[in-house]
Amino acid sequence: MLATACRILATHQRTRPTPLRILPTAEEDASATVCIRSGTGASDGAAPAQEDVRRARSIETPSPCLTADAHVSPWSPPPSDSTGTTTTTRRRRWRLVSYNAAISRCSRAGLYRRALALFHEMRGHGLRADEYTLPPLLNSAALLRSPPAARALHALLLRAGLASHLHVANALVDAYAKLARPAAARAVLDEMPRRDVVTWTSLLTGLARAGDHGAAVRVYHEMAADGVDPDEFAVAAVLSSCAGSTMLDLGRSVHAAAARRGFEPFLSVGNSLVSMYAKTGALRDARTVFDAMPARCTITWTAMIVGHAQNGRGRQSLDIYTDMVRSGCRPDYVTFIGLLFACSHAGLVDAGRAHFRSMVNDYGIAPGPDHYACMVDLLGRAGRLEEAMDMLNRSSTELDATVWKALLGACRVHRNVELAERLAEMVWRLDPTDAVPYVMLSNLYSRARRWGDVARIRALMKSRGISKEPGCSWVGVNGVTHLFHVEDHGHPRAAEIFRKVEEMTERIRAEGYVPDTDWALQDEAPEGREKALAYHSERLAVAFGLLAVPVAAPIRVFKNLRVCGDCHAAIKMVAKVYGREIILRDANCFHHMKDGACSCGDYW
DNA sequence: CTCACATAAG
Repeated sequence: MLATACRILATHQRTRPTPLRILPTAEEDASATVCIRSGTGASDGAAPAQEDVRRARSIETPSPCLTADAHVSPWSPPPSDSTGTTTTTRRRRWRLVSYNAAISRCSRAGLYRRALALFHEMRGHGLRADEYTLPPLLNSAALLRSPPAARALHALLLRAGLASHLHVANALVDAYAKLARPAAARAVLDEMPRRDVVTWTSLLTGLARAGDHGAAVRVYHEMAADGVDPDEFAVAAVLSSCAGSTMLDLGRSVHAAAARRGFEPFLSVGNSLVSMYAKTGALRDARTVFDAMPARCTITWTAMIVGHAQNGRGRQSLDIYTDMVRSGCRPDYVTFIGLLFACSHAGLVDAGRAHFRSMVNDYGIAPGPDHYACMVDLLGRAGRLEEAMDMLNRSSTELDATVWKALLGACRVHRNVELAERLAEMVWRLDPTDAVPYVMLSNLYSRARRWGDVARIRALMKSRGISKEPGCSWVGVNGVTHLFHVEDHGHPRAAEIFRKVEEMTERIRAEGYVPDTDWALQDEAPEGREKALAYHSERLAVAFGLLAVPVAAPIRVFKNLRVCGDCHAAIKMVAKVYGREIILRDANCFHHMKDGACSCGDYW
């Protein structure tokens, strides 16, 4: 504990941040004030917290219970002893509890600045934080996205000797996890004398948030080794990471264990199961779980809508949405992202426009950049670039890079180089380190055979120190993940795999496959380009799948980037020639390939 | 009066 303590204190000493003075925003003050029931005057020094307690409380539970249970509430005057006098220490105790309650209410109501300001005020009255004060404060600091505030509270709790309280330490782990500082969360956890399921779950979600789903899954196993049993929270969290790391087999085993422990009826567990199965391409299992759920919520329905859309079942997504509304469940902001995404992937332009309007008119949801990005994607794919631009021009929402990137994607379909160049400039201005515009531009130039421009973009990327995520594909066999890069000879069975790729190429050529060298990005001679295509990572993974996956089972291949068009055509044909079902999930959606056809309808 | 979960395109 000491090492971390010294470091934190030293940092705090050196930088002397004053983050605890973060004041409530005007809106927070307004929303708090609106809720005050009567025109009681400002609280005096004797009962400083009462007004804030009342505010915070009334925010969450607007009216009647406030007066109804006032006589039993902890902020009523402290009970007097037999002689009718109240000791100073008892009064201080009541004021501390009142402040704690107020801080907790504010934190829960989303008034994070207010919570921190109350703490500041409380200290002004000579009251010290205890083990009840700190967790909601840490939570507020984390949700305000303020690492300095979190570090200051960390320093404070060390000085106050509160670090050994399990709840306080858990809140600290969670705060670092929420702030996407998994290493700091881990350091705190490692120094704790004992950990419970909350500690581990906090770290696990922190890793998941940072995108390290493999590490999250390892933490789940570590928890078991530490002698801590998972509960429904931990199960829901780890299932999400199983989905994130495409570990379907592990997801199934967690499902089985959760069922044995009786966690299946929990809404969050059902929701994460539906999502996990859908995201790993096992739609049938997602449906089975969904049908068996005792209750469903917006998240459940949204997971189903998105899952079907990702698996190329956009029309079914719309049917599910109809059922959702019919069941009385209200769609939210995220539901509409999924719904518009479904329309976009199924090419349902009219339905997409209608749902966009319905979102605003029927549900009063203001469209965000996310919705605009989906609409741009939808209109762009359908060749309505002009309409997409019109829509953006008319919008009053502040648009961000996601929208410009969606438009860039539309340019990819329509090969509109000039517009793409302008958009790339806009994205660069917002985030110079984003590799997406470079890759998009390079692909566009490449398809236009403008090799000079391709080289220029590559040089630009290099000079700016930006690297594109290398493409890779993997396939799971008997619980082991086999990973491949382009022209990768690193696998123990590489020779066999490359022979299989050559066999694949020969057999599909016999069926009429012609390589589409436009997809090759290097400005090489045609033969070289063809060769590079033939050994893309997805083809190596498929070849290995043909060798290692039992004939009756589908071959499930995952790719971190979007599948290349030539590989898409080739693998479709491989599925037909070899009589196999191949499920290829790329960065964008699933491709269920069978009998020479793909669930995406060649539209992705 | 305190801590952990599930849905999101590119």
